[in-house]
Amino acid sequence: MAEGPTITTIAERAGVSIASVSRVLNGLPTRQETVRKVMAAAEELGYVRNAVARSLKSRRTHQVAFAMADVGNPAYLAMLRQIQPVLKAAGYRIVLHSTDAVVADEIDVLHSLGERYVDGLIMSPLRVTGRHLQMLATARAPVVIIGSVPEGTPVDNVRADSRTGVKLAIDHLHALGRRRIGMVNGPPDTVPGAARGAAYIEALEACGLPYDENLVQIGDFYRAEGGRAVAALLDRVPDLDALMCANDLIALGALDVLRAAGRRVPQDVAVVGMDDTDLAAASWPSLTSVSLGSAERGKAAAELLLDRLQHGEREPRVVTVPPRLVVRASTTGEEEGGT
Amino acid sequence: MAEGPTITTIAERAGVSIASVSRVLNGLPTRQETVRKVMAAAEELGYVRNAVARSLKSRRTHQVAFAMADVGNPAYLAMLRQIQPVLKAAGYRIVLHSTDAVVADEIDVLHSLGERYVDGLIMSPLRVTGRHLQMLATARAPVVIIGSVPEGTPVDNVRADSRTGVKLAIDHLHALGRRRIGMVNGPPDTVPGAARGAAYIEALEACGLPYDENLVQIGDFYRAEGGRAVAALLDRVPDLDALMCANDLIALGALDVLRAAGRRVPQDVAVVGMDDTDLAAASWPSLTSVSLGSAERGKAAAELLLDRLQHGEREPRVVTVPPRLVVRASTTGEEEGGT
DNA sequence: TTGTAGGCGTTATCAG
DNA sequence: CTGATAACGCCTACAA
Repeated sequence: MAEGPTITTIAERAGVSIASVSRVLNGLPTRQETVRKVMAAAEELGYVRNAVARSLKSRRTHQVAFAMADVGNPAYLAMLRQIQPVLKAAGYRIVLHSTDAVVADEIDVLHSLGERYVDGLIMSPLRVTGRHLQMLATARAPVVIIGSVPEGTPVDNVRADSRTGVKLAIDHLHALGRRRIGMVNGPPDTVPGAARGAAYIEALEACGLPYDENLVQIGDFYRAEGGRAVAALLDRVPDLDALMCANDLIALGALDVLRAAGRRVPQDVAVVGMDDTDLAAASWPSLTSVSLGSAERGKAAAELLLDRLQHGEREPRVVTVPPRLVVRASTTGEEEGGT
Repeated sequence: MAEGPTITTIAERAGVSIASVSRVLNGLPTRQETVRKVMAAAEELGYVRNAVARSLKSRRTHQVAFAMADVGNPAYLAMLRQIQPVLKAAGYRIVLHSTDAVVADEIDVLHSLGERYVDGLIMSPLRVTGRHLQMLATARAPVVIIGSVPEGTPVDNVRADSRTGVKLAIDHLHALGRRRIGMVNGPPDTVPGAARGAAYIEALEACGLPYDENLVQIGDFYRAEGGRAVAALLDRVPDLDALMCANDLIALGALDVLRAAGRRVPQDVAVVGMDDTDLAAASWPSLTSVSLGSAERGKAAAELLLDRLQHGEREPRVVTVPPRLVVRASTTGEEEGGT
């Protein structure tokens, strides 16, 4: 933990000016002799360049922030897993923010861009409020939003297509002969909550199934809350034969509660989750789940941000990642073996 | 994305000196009138203080790095989940590094402390090599290691007690009447690999069970590798009746392979994992697992680092977190219902 | 090719 | 109480 050497220290040691040291360190044309002396001094002193000073001068931090709603949700992790290598390869560090989907915290993160400790931000908000849009419009660094923002918002935008995703799931359940399909959703004031709720109604109608509002239960995007919501739903509609869950955590809660209630999955009640997280493959029974392409969305977001960082101003872009239904035992009863 | 205002901008606008602006912004005693003018100007301009310049001056970045081996392993996530709020509450941001347990990458991270972009580091290396120790001895910022380092290494150290943990598991299996207990371990040149391998032998002897090296199979700490290792082990020792797996991912791989091989869990083969991750509770059958206190270790690490950052030099500390056996269906056959 | 000097935005010292 | 002014460590004209 010794005092770190600076270019001044090196300059003294090598008997040259700090300008020469800087030049050598940055590979600018310099006399061989000088290069040798500087390198030798730097080596002996164990010099490492100071990133902070460099940032102040260059106005670039080589850091990018990623703001996730919930560190406990594997869907965000899947994004992070893809974001990480893309940014790292381009020489960026990742600063992690966990907002717990609290709007004030998200606004804080947006506001803190003004502190200029990062060159850009990838954010995945659950709600997009007026304040969000206002902050986004005046953000002091490029932002990529994973989730949907209104047209005209001056940020790059990576979207999932949960509408089609829900339709894939409902069609699948319908094809399996299910007719009383319940929906366990997260808060309707969240972007995914609203989209998935609307998509459910739409998909039912497309199948020719009647929409019964008793079949819809609002909870939250966590396992315990999901379980509670399912319990309430079962209570009200004992004869339902399938559950569309707005994410995998809710679906796990559903499995908990159904098991406790003695309902067999999928014989009595088929269950579908969303996000196709690692948990879906590990659960019992394994969970049919709609992949919304978390990994792909993370990768796309990182690439959009990099492009923006490297090429500066341009029109905002929108990338939409298509969903995919991953069928497992919770709807078909067939556990896959092997790896 | 307008040019950001600086204290100079504010000073001009308010008609005072930059020194006064700085004072007001830092809450130092100032005349009311001046305060008012400065605040008004700052408000109008949407001023946000520049973190980089502030860091250069104060030699504090208010950032802490967390270097995890594997973003895909929920055990590290559990740590992160605890580290995050502790550091955030103290005003620190988290910079995330994923090293994939590659020694060179970990050394890089240690080396990069010299760049002074963080005030400290929490690292959880799988291996601790000579180079690690060498870098730790000369690290340019406080480091907390999650994992075991030799006595005398000048860093704070949070340890799991996998020796006791393995013993808990073996005792449990022995008490259930299992006598041919296999071990699926990660690489023996890793700290946990070595510790758990030795603990297995020790625990067997403590139970009065003979040690048979055929019962030990080396793989790696991932699901697919774990599965392959189990397959090899089953091939060689068809009559084993229990598996001690060195982490939960390996155990999941074991479940995959056992299912494919038509062995019932736990009737034919009981399975125990380690780390007690979310996956253990979600898997089928749910997984008995030894909790090594990932969450507690993360919390302890964050607190040690904070203490060090706030109080400066002091003797290195060692915190050891006790293990806990979490019994589930993969050894007893009884699925818990409910949440 | 090399050195001197100014500035990136803040904080802090020291006279007024 | 306030205003110059000097750092913090680095980069980069500009001049020698």
